[in-house]
Amino acid sequence: MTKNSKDLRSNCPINFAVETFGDKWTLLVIRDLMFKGKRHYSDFLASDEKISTNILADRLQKLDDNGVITKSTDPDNASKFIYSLTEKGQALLPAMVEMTAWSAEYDSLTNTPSEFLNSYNKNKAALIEMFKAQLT
Amino acid sequence: MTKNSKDLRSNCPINFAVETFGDKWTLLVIRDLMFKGKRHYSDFLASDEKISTNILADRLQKLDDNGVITKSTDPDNASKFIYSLTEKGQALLPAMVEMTAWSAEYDSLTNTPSEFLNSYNKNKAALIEMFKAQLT
DNA sequence: TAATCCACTTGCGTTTTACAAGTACCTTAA
DNA sequence: TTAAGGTACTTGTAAAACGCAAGTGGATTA
Repeated sequence: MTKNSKDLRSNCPINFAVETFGDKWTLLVIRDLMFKGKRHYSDFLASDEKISTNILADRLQKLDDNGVITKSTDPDNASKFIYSLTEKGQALLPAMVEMTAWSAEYDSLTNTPSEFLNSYNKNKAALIEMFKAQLT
Repeated sequence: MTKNSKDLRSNCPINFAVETFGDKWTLLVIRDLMFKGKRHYSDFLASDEKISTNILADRLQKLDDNGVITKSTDPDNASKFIYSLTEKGQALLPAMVEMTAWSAEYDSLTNTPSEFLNSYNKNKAALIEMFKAQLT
């Protein structure tokens, strides 16, 4: 049961986005999948922001429920699961790129690579295509 | 004291974005300022999602603290305040447009105007410029 | 076959949120 | 001039979400 079938506070698209990833942790999980190649539960736990294990379990479940990620068993190790972005999750890439560019501009301490900003300013569409290619 | 000077969980740009607007309400206030022309406290209270007055007061204060909005007295009515997006707040427009496009694609109930999607698919940069022109 | 790894689950104290009510300042009408 | 109403909050309180630590159960490795 995905969110668009019930319980949304409104039918505004920004509200749909907020209800999907409007909290302190969900976008960080998506970031890890999208830009850092993380795939396993323990990888997400190890990120700099130190997410709690119960919160991580909850967010992975909700992202799965909402069709943003999928969970499958790791063929190399039956006791591990692999989390991946669905097409719906991958489609958040342009929004993630824009958020990154915004933060890079307004947070002086951000660690955004300079190549990112160069590429963003020179050819935004090409930058997005480059990241997209890495996801598939 | 803006957020980039203290207390951030990491220096990741996505984390900076999350710490600025990663909750259930902040993006809705930004949306109201950016796309709905809302300017007064009571306008935000009246939005479909029914924000609580204490939460609204808190979010407006935090957005002001973080330099995303400014608060000024209404020249037409000394008992009213006008809230506006700063340049930093206006710079969230591309990210907001991408989130809107994402929701419009993946939430079948979203009420995104069809002209938005047409324009987004035809010429994204022109769409953003159009909204930008409305903000100034 | 015991120890370790992995992905959680559970308990519990703290923080945040939602809802209702109240307050202080300003404006408008009598 | 004074009372009524508008505006932007603040306060109180119960419920929900969160953060941290510890525990669990199945699969893997030594």
